[in-house]
Amino acid sequence: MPAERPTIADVAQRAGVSKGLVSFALNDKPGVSPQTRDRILEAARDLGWQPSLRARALSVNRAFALGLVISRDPEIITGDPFYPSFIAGVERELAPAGQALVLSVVPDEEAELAAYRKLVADRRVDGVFITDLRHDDARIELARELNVPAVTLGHPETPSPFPAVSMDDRAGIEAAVDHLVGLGHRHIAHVAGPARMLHGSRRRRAFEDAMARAGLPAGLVVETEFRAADGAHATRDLLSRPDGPTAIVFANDPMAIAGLGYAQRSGLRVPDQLSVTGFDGSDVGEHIFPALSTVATDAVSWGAVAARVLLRSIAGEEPGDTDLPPARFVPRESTAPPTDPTGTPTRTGR
Amino acid sequence: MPAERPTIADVAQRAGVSKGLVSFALNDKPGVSPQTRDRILEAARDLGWQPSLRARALSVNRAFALGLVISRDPEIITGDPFYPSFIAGVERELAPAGQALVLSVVPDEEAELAAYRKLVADRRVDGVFITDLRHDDARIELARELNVPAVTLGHPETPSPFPAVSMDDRAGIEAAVDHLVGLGHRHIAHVAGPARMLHGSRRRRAFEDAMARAGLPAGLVVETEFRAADGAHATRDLLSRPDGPTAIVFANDPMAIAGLGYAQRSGLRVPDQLSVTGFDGSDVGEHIFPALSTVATDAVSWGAVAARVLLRSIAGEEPGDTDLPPARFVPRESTAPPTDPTGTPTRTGR
DNA sequence: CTGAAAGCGCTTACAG
DNA sequence: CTGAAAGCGCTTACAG
Repeated sequence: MPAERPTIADVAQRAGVSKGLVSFALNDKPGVSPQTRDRILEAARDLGWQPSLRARALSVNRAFALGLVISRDPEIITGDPFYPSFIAGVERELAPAGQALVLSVVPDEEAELAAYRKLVADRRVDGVFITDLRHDDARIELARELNVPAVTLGHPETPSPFPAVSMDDRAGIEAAVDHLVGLGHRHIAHVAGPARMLHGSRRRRAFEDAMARAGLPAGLVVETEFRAADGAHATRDLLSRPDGPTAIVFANDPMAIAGLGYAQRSGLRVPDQLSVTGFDGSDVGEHIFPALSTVATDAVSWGAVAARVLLRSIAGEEPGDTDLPPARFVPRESTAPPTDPTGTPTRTGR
Repeated sequence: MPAERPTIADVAQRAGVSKGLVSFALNDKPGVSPQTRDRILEAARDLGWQPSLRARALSVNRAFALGLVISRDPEIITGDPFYPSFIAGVERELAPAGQALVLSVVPDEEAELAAYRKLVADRRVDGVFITDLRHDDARIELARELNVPAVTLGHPETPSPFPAVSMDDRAGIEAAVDHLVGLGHRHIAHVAGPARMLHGSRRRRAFEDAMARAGLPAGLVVETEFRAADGAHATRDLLSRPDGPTAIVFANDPMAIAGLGYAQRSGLRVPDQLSVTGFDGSDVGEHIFPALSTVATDAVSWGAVAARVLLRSIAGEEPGDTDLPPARFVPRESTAPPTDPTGTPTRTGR
């Protein structure tokens, strides 16, 4: 247990004023003459006084902290580059503002709701981030009911009283499809995230739309849970079909990397015999061979902006929605024209 | 701002007792008759009373939270599988104990010390994790000076008053080397982490010791900053030497994956012409081709045990040091006998 | 410009 | 077994 620390009373005594005045001086409130103000600040410095956030929190009914609850299969959290970057962005805003981040990691959606409840019941946070939006997301209603400020990453489907900070991921998927079509691919598959997740289904729809615009059928879609292993399995399934694809657009990088690995293991040359694209722009995708063509999202900015918006809405402003620059397609080495220029896959070694 | 909530006074009034008694009943303290206890609990339930953690924190001088500060180059945090798993393990202990995790992510060591100071000055946490130990780690002294309970991951070099939770990583490195030697490799290199980091230099020493035991020279060592890109660069440097290796032991998975990618990009066949091992057992390493042979660490358990130890030392116990089961080498596909059985590298395509 | 006092919502000796 | 009161360390009307 940390040693005795001076309190506001000690400072007041040393400066020869009341506790109230110390508080006013500290918080730059009007009504303190410059001289007394200096005297108070000096006394505080001499004593090494650190105002107690605890006492302050009780008085002003604020936690000075924001809550993030991450609901992820422990298996998937490891490979996913999004949260570490997102959190780095959040912290970049919070630290200078004297706010802290309280993080809750839970295994499933049930525990997730409980975690939000607990966080606000304990008044551990003044606001919460709502990430990985789902269809009919119960967290919107819950946050409203708990009367806690929130910010959503992306627009929920259901009406939401909370500001949304969005990053268009459709454009990136469309660019990936266009790129592949431009290379001559006609059999392009999509390995999607779970349909219950908004970004899972939205990326899928973006894929389908882009295919339709190119006049191509978009029937080759496999739905997954976003796990790396799912990427390998989906690739196996797709490649075993008679109408197998010459290119696969994956909904995230870990699956794309695993799919690419599966293809190589089966004896296919990537990108010559199979082109592959990912989503998220993970660092490791840049370094595998062939380097993964992907859709880069700026998760750091997303975190920073979301934090700023949440802070503002806690402060009573009504920030409104924010649209971040859309995710961009980054072609690297894992995409190339199909071997057979007609677009028919040429497979060997299987 | 959340709505009006009942306080202990409301519960006391409804139950017809004093506030003090409500507190006693709530905290299972002796001196409350079963009947009144039930009456109080019922009143609390009727009112939907949630005791204010804030008020409680001020009274008992506790934060009911633990602090983790992660100091990582934003560039590296993304690919590293350790922290997400570690945090998942920590949360597994904290949630049932009613504790929260406050997370601070900082870019460098200077900001790191400031983050610890701030966390305890604000009394945001009752104890802190000290991860990624360095030589002469200033955090040990700082934590002692701040008088805050702490737990270190691994044993610091300098005398430390804090319990250590360690996982032997030497055995895994040694097993990797032994495996490679058994396959017939004689030119084995090591791509190490930064020497200032304890696990960086310890893994390096483990490598050197294992090589010495095998009667092999251990001169091929490149020091890096643990970034994926470093793995590629180190591999390039190593492969360009006249005495280039037939196998490389990397100090983490992201570097190993990047090194593997670099080798492939240069036209080398892995594992035939170059064997590669990683460290950390990341999910993605399992799915690339060839699947990465690696040293698996159980970061989840590490987090859980460290949290438990920290909680105990906050409670005034003196937990003592804990040794977790050592990291195990997991052979997969990225290691094989060298092409030329004499152990001399046979390189083509460069 | 400044002081004295009440209040935030708990816990915890101290009395009975 | 129970009550009344002080205390944790701040903030904030309310008076002067």
